[in-house]
Amino acid sequence: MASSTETSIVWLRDDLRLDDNPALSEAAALGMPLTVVYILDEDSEGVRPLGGATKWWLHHSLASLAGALEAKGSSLLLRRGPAEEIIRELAAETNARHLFWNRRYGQPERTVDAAVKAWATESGLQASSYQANLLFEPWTVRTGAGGPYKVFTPFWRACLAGADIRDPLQVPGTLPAPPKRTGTVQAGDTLDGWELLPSAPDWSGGLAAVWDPGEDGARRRLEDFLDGPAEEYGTGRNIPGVEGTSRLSPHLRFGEVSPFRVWRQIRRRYPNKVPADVGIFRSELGWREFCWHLLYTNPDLATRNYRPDFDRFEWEKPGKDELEAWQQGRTGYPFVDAGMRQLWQTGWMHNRVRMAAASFLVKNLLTDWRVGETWFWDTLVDADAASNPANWQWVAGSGADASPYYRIFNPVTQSKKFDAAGTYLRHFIPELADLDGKAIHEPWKSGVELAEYPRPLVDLPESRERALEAYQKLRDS
DNA sequence: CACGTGTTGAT
DNA sequence: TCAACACGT
Repeated sequence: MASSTETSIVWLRDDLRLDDNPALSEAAALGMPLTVVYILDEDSEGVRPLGGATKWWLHHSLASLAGALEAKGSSLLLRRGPAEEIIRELAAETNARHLFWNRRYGQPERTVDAAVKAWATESGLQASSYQANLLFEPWTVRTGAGGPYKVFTPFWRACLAGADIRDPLQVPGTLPAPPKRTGTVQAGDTLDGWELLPSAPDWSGGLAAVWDPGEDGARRRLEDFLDGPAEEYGTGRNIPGVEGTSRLSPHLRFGEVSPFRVWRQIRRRYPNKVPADVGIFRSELGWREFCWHLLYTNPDLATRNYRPDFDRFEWEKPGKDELEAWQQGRTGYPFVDAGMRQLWQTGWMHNRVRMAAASFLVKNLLTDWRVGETWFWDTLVDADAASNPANWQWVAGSGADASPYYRIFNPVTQSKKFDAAGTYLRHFIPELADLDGKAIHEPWKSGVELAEYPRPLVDLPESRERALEAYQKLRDS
């Protein structure tokens, strides 16, 4: 027998925040006893399981969210399993009449949400969904011909031309308490019981040293960035040895900060004219939107070439040693290796270095981009279902608005150009600490015998030629 | 956002 | 003589 009091449910997913959370605000305004639930769904068809680094992040983000909800008189219920089934059970337990969530844009998730909505409608529950995590929902941005965009610049221009970006909502003052625990209302899981944190070994020390998952950490990052490097973003973002980027990516990935909030904070600071460098940062938000636009129209973006002609591309099967050298940062090219070690240690890699490290795997080692995408999915704290595959395909040349095939990043040139003094290299490759600013980019030329640092895995001009031939062959066929 | 080649123009 | 730039792949 269910409790007779009518209640409502907010189902949180990739929107782990109280600020600018339309589903939560609407539910709070209703005033009914409110269950706030997060479901760890590893069972619904097609939902991509989290990687190791995102599991670590999720644990801490949920802990932070639970604390914030409790401070407002609410709490966070944790459940695990196929989401549709869990919601149905929970609705029955709590005698729920209303169901709220913020929309998702991946195909498997949308299928789940549609099924829940259909069931709710049949069962006399009111299900309401909201736009919260993208400034422009994918189906609202269309070319003149009515199709999806394939190139970023016109996509973003079209977005901004019709820009109607709402103001973010405030954090609700108080939240309704959850329904009283009666015989019908089951307890939730414990966060520790989900075992999202690594143990044996616990490799998360480097992540904890750099990151502060949760809404407070996200807000601080945003303010620090806007107070600090934002106005020099155009140049600063290219220098991996300094903090020139926002580092908001994992916070946006988990919805700890809303893109509407980011947009609003920029407008507040620059009510008249947004400086060019801040505009560049804003266009990076645009790339996030574009990636979701691409995933929405190409649900299998992570497994299939966006450009089908690439299905004929002849990738090399990577040798175990080669692949491990790349993964562990032992290719012999310091710029690539520093990046791969930064990724392993901190769960994040500077974007400039991501491009170089990805290009090295795909072009110099001729490895299928999916191999790299999978590695990043497991190791990045910002691993995003849209951005990760879209950007790997961009590097490989198989994607939308892709890097031209003849653009093969030269890790030595990149290194000399963007880390001239070797600050970044020295930080992540202690073996090279004694080499001077010039020698550090090409340690094999230094004449110093480095017992701890490998010689180059492949010759750059030779592997470059090999890649150009493979790409040329695809063009000709 | 690569690189080779060719052109230009400052020194 | 050579850095800066334009151009094509």
